[in-house]
Amino acid sequence: MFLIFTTQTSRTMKAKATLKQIAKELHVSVSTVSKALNDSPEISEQTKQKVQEYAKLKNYKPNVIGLNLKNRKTKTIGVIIPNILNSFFAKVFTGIEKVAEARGYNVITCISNETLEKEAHTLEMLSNGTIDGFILSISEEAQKLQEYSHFKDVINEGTPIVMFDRVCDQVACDKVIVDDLDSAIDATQYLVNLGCKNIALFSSIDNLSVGKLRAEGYATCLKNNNINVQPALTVLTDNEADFDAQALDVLSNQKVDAIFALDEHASVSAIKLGLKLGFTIPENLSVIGFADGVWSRRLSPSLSTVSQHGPEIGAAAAQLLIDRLESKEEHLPFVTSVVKTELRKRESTRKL
Amino acid sequence: MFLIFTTQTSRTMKAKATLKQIAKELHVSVSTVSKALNDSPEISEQTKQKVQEYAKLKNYKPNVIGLNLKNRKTKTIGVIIPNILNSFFAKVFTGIEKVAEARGYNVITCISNETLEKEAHTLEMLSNGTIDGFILSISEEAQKLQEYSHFKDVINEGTPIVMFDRVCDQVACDKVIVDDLDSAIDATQYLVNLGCKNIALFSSIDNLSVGKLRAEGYATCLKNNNINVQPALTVLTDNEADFDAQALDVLSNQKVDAIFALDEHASVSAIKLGLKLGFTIPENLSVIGFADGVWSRRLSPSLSTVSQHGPEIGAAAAQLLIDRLESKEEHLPFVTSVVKTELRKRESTRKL
DNA sequence: GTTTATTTTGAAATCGTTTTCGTTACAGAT
DNA sequence: ATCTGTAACGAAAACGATTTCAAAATAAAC
Repeated sequence: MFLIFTTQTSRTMKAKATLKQIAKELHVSVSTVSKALNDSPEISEQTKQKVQEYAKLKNYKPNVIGLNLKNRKTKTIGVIIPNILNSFFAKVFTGIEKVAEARGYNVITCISNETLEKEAHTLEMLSNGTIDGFILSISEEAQKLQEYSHFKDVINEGTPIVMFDRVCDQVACDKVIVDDLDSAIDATQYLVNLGCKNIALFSSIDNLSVGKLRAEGYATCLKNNNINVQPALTVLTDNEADFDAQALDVLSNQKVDAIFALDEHASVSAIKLGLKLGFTIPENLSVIGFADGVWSRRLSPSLSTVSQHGPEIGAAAAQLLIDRLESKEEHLPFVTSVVKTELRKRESTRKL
Repeated sequence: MFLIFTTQTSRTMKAKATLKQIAKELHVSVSTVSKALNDSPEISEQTKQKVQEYAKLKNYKPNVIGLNLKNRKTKTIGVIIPNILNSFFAKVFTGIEKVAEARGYNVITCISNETLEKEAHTLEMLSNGTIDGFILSISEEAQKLQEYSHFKDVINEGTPIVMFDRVCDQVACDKVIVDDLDSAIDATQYLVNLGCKNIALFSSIDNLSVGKLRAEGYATCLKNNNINVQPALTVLTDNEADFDAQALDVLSNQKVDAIFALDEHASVSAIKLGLKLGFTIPENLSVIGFADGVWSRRLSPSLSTVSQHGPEIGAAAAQLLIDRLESKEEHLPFVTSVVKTELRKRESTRKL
């Protein structure tokens, strides 16, 4: 699959400077060096200068592991993401990384691949001093099995967790969520206001908490408007293959004038199938989808979306975690932060 | 922007078990506990059992920081990515993460945001014991300024680096690249073989090493076929705004029967502009683009791409780095690994 | 019952840092 | 010359683990 060719060799390995070495060279004690470098007042200006200059010369950088051991913390956050190829999670990640960087924290990232095993394994591997706390979104498998004990264990050991997007009531911790229910209600209402009478519901994530909430919002809105929920117009699956078949069926055989899609795949399929089956968008078919990422703009017609502000979610989660980590207060109450969504009107919906 | 409401409180903070604590409880020495837990033969079966059971009861997990300090390594890789929202990098990351996980390494991820400052800062922050080695792709700014000394410094301190995709000759280290030149030649040749005579070149990444290589491949191929490179058909910019204007100009005013696009943005624009200007794809306009990510399949028509095998690149980089980290050999020669691309023929090109 | 092997256990060093608490030296006061 | 106070520095403990080597306990041999 790939060929390898070698080039020049090397490896200098200049022994890294430590307090001990500097101390020996300068004929002072380790403590003096440490204090001098930390600008302690109990060291004379003379020796401070001498030590600091020598340290700079030798490019001394305090070994973080020694520090970590002493401080019993690492200024590192563990992030567990179900799938980094999902642009929503990638966006959230940028928010986490930005805040972490700004507040002097590193980010260890793991991908759970939507599996419970990898998720639990990661929690286990990192909750032994490697990281100070977690930010995560629950894997599909854990949500399906309703298996949350691994989270509780970690929290009981004293490692705080902040959950985002896919959260669960069973675990007491800080959370950052989108108001999925209200967002779905608002989006559906927008379609109703456009005059749509037969609004289809497309979901390929009916296994996820967020998927269920969005579907609930759809139903609630229709009820608010005295419209009956037509089962024949709803596609609720937990995988893309089933979804494609059912969606094709609904669009071919039912009278539909709008589609509310609950995830990326459903959104794209809605537009592609709609066009293929001869609908003109948005004139006789309006589409709104939950989506993130540049491609909703790149679709033709571009997709009107419920945008979830991924970076803000990540930033809020990181702030929440770091605030807790740095708080003196042991028993800080748990907080659930709600980040508002925004309805981005593009070409797949008519103007009101 | 978001509202916060509080819920129940908690924090148990069960003191974490250490060797010392276990030793005291069991009236043995710390060394005995350590050996017992590591199944050393110099400990009697009796005490082993006793210690191991008690450790399990107390849910003892060895503190990694203590271990790190002793071993002078962390089994952690630092990854610096210019932009995680770029799906190519996201794919590479999955490859890195997978191999790292399999070989027992953690991954600290930072986003350089294409800036030299963040890149250098990250190298500086992590090369003090936090990580054992780096995997990175050079930021746009560093490539533009040809500023590579921060890499050399880190390597001289003894921290190995593996570069991928955007590499530079000036730094001696392991590298994983795509054969950009050959891939571009092959892709262009495919268009020539289709009978295309006026092949446009679209690039919005002419500031990057990989962009230049691809453009070179285009020119080389045309020369091989005794076709003149027409400057009027080439759009070479380093930003998307300039690109859009020039691309529109070329497609409006020149005779074009094919487009070879060197990056995601150029690829999408090629198709959108082509359709808008009345071309039919692929009948009288063929498009091939360097691209990754699901959306090339989702475009209509779907885009024929030069696919770069992101996960394989990441996996190769991680293998290279970990092999070096775990090698006894100090002066391992540097390796450049080339991952082959693949021409994925979809709807934007005619059949041969 | 003493010596010699053999099995078990423990004390101490080590990794790199910070920090507390002494110790030394020297100034000024008496 | 003695005392006191302060400035400057150093020894040692601590963080949590592993590991070497010595010591203790037990078993075997004579």
